[in-house]
Amino acid sequence: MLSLHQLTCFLATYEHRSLTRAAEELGYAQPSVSEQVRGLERSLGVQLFRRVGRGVVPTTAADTFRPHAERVLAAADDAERAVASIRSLETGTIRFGMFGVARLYGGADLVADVLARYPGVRVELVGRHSMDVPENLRRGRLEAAMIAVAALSSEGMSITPIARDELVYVSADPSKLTAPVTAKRLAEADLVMPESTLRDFDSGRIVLRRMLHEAGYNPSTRIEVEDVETAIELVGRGLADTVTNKGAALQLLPRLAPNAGWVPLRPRVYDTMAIVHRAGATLSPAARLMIELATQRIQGIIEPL
Amino acid sequence: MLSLHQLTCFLATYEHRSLTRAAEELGYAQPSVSEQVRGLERSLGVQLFRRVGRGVVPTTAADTFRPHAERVLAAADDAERAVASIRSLETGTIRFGMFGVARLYGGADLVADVLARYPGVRVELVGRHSMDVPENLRRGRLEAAMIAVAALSSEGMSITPIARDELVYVSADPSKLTAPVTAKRLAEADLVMPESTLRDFDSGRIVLRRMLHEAGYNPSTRIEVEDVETAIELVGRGLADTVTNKGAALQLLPRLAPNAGWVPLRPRVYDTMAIVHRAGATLSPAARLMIELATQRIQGIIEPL
DNA sequence: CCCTTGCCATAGGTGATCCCTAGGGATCCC
DNA sequence: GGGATCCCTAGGGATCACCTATGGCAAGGG
Repeated sequence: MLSLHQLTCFLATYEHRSLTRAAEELGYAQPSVSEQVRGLERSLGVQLFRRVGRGVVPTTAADTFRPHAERVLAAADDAERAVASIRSLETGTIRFGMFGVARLYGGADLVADVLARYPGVRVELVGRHSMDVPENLRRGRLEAAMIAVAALSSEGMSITPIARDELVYVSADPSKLTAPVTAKRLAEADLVMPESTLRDFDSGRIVLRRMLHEAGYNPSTRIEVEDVETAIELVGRGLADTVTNKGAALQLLPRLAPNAGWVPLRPRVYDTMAIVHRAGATLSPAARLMIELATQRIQGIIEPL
Repeated sequence: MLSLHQLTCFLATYEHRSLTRAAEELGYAQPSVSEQVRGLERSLGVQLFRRVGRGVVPTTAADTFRPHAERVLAAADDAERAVASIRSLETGTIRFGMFGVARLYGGADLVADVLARYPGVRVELVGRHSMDVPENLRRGRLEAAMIAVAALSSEGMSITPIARDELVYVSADPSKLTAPVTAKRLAEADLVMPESTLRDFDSGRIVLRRMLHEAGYNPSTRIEVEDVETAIELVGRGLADTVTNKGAALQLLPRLAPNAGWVPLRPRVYDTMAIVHRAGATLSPAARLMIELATQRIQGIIEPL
């Protein structure tokens, strides 16, 4: 079996026309280099040097082999350098999950933050257009993600809360926005709610359901839609009201439902934004970077914990 | 230290998304592949796979690393193939020494012979335009050579005679060609002789001197020139006579001295053509090929031994 | 011509590495 | 929950890489 070490020894020997000087250059004893070269000759089935009195003389086989050997070592060097530049975040791809409302907080600005600090990297925000962040997390295809969680524990997952996001009542009807909304009024309202694919993780509805239950009501939604934006748009058209994260409301209302407004719930209800990754995993520098930047952004928008 | 073995294991694992299947493909036990991959990760300082329950998942670092790893292995493969094709004489350079008059017998035709049998090889006939074949042989820069030798033993050299070449007297004066030339007449003649740089090996003059000494004469040459061709040309112009190998005379006279002819010496004197290489060396296939073909050619021209 | 010097090969020993088998823990599917 | 799958760890044997010490051979200088 060919080895890079053999090639290194071969090239040093070829250049110096001497095993002794090659060994000096490489920092080995002379017999070690001799052994490597002999092993290479054996595995190639060709004599590379004629041992002649003082010094060694490359054969034509060695002449032919040398450029190939150099190419192999150059390629190996390249490979190592490529990885080194990943390690120092000079290049490579950073993939990070942002699911549910979290994705509203980590848009183009977050990507821009990363690119500003590390111009060479590619960034993928998984979850922006795909619904399977938790699945990817669980299966290990994604290293870490930021999501809104209801329960602060989930099997095999390490969940680090970083901010809380109040849930608010959103309506296009100003008369409904005069006072905080109680559980009673909430239960009576016509609501449009986004349906999140993964119940275990997305928390808005779980938290809300708990609040209603505690007050003796059952949640009833009139409309189910895929994502928050659609819900907000429907509110803007006056077709229903909704409950959503305050951060999302602040961000989406001006754009999607300028005529709508919001009031807090009574009692106040909070959603928790958290960093989630597999328990026990040590995170890569890339993941740590994304977590740090995403956390900064989120905590700038909503209430830090 | 990076190793090709690690890269092989990495790629198999990457493709199968499984250490077990990679091990199967490579014919190892699973822990062995696992160890190689772990070693690679350690030496690169980067995690390449996330171990997640069943199976392993490549990280983005692995995605980046993979094409580089493939290039390294491809280059290594190339290198091995290049050598294999040398070994089977499909390609590579064959370098062979032909010194003194021997070079007259191994010209374009010999090269053509080799190229016909092995279209991919390069051929170098050292000595055609350089005078240091014996030096190169002694220093090991040349593996083998065909030369005309006087003594059949030389320190550290293995000398295999393959043919004998009669020395003949060459003149443009027909009156001198009526009978074999004796030592007496030789000693009286105006001779032009090629001066070979290496006396130990080139034999024509040594043999000749011995013949004269035995008859009680001293050799005296009127003109010394560098090579045989020049000597023959001078004979053609009638400026002197010469003594040279019969093979050389047959080959050169029609071209360089059409008006000249030759007669044998009396007693007859022979030069010996031989294959020379370092004693105790095992010859490469390329060298053996050259020896075989050169021998065939020579024995077709002059008298085999 | 011998003697020194330079260089490669061999010998023998030590620690690391390669690769195995056996068994434990996690996950997935039924 | 139980079986199957797949990874990891542990531990042991063979091999390999590297060392120092030494011998042989060629080159070069008194």
